[in-house]
Amino acid sequence: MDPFLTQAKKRSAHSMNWEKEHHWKKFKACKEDEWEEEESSIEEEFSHPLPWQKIEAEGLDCDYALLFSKDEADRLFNELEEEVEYFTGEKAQIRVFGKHYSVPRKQATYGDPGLMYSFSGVHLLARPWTPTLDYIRDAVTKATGRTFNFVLVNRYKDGSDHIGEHRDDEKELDPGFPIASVSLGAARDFVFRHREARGRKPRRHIDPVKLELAPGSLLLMNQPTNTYWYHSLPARKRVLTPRINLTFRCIVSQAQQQELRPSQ
DNA sequence: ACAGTCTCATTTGA
DNA sequence: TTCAAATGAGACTG
Repeated sequence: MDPFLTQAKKRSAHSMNWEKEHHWKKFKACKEDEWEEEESSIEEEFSHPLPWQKIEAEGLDCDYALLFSKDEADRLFNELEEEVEYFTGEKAQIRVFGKHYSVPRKQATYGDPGLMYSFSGVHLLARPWTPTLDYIRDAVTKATGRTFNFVLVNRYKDGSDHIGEHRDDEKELDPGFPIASVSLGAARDFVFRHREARGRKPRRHIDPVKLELAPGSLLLMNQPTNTYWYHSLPARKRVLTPRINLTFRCIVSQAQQQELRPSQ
């Protein structure tokens, strides 16, 4: 019998195991003694400030909180399963190192009319907001004070679906905005790696930052996180159920990009 | 031994 | 000019 599983919370048990196994410093998304209190306060309303947890490292600045109760996260997940239409065919393909691949997940984009988001040779036009996506966007606005105009939906059908290391450093992203990541469905591990700690001969040794993204959680990636840190959602074969991730962004038009560009 | 995980190489075109 | 939202190979590990 795994001694960790006798703990009250399986989730924190998993955290401790993982840290022990890999000898890596791992951020604990929820401290055991704070967990019960958080869950019950979230249950009511987010009219009062959320219990944010700061995640910090050199050049990394994130905030993590539980935005939705377990029940509401469940409800929202089911609604999105009905509402969201994912891309198929060539819109579900990207180009990496000159080769085409189908993405190992499903993707959709929603937002204000006309907004477009591009990466790795794929160009995705925003569909109009659905009721549930608009509701979640509203909850994110109340929690952050920012109104996002676009969301990228990633659906991971099970632990074999994943996303590789990358940065969200596209030109069209407003640098003044954080990226707000909402998780629903299965909990999944999430990993940050510093750009100077990658490759054959890393210039520096910087520990990765790992966390588990719980259903109903909100992760804010603030500047300059996406300049220095790559992130990924690695495959986890033991995960058998789907996860939906919503990354809210602020996209600026071509004209606005001109304005933001340092003039000479 | 084996299955899951991790790290590195890839080398074209945006 | 830089460097990659992908996979696959080889190493590690419990």
